[in-house]
Amino acid sequence: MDQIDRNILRELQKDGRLTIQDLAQRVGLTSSPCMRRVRQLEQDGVIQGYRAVINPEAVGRGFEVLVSIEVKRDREAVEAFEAALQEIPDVIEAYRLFGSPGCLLRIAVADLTAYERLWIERLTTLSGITEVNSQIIMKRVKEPQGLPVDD
Amino acid sequence: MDQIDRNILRELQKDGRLTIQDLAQRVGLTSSPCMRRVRQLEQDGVIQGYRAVINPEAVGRGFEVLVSIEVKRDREAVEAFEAALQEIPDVIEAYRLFGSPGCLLRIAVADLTAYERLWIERLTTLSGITEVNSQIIMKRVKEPQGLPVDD
DNA sequence: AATGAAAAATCTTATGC
DNA sequence: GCATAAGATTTTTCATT
Repeated sequence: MDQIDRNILRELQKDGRLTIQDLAQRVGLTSSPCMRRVRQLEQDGVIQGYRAVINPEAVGRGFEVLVSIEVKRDREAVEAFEAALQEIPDVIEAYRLFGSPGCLLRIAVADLTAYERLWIERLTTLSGITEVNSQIIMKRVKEPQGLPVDD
Repeated sequence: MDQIDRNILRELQKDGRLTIQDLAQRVGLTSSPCMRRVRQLEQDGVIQGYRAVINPEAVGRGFEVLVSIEVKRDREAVEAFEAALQEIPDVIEAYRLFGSPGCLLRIAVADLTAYERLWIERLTTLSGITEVNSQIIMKRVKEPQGLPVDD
C-alpha cells in the first residue's frame, strides 16, 4: 500500500460510487491502473464492501439509545447473549468491553414508545445479564466519515 | 416511499455498488424506473451517500476505545468541546447524551501506545471537561449492517 | 404518475505497449 | 503505468399503461 492506494481509500470513503475514471483523475492515474488497484484492495480485504448511507429519520429510526449491559462472566452466558443480539434488528452496533459494563449497544428505533417496548420485551428478557442501563442520545456530535487514512 | 423503495434501500445498504440493472432485477423493475427511484431517494436525502467500508486493521486503526467524557453543563463549554472533537481524526463517532456521562466517543487508533499518547495529549487537555473514562473494546460483537428498513 | 423499450453517452475492463 | 477498443452500464427520450 502506497500513497496512491491511501488516496484511493480516502476518496472511496467519501464517495463509494465514484467512477473509476473520476477516481483515477483524483489520484493522478488513468483508469486501468486505478481499477487494478481498487480490485486488488477489494481482494485483499482492505475494502470490505460498499454501503449506501441512509437517513435514519427517513426510515423511522431517528431515536437512538446507548445501552450498557452487564453480562455474567462465563463463556456460555456471553455466547448466548451475543448470539441473541444478532437477532434484534434494532441493535445497530454492539461492542464487548474490558471491564464494566461488559457490553455496549447502540440501538435505533422510531421513538421513546418503541424503545420502551423493545426494552421491556427484548432487552430485560435477555438471558445471562445482570444489569441494563439506557442512555438516550441527544445528538450525534460527529458524523461517521469512515476511518482516517494516515500518510 | 413504497415497498419497492424500501427494497431498494435494503439492497443498497448491503451493496452500495450494485449496478442499476442488478438492482432493478432484485426489486422487480427495469432499469429506467429503478434509476429514477434511486435518484429521487438521493435527492430527497433518504440516501445520504455511499461509502467504501475499510478494514480498520489494514489502515492501522485496529485498536478501538470507548471514551466517556463528562462535560460542564454550560453552553460555551459544550460548544467548544464539540468543536474540538471535530479536529481529532481518531474520534470516529461522538454522541451527546442525556444524563451522565455527557458524551461518548468511539476512538480508533493503531495500538495501546498510540492511545496513551492521544489520551495524554488531546483528550485530557480538552477544555470544559471534568472526567474522562476509557474502555477498551475487546471485540465488535455486531458489525454495522446499516439500518433495518421495516415494511 | 409510473413503467417499459430502445438508443446515445458514458463507463468498465481486457489487451497490447 | 498508459492507450486503445470491445463490451457493459447508465441515462435520456419517447411511447405505453
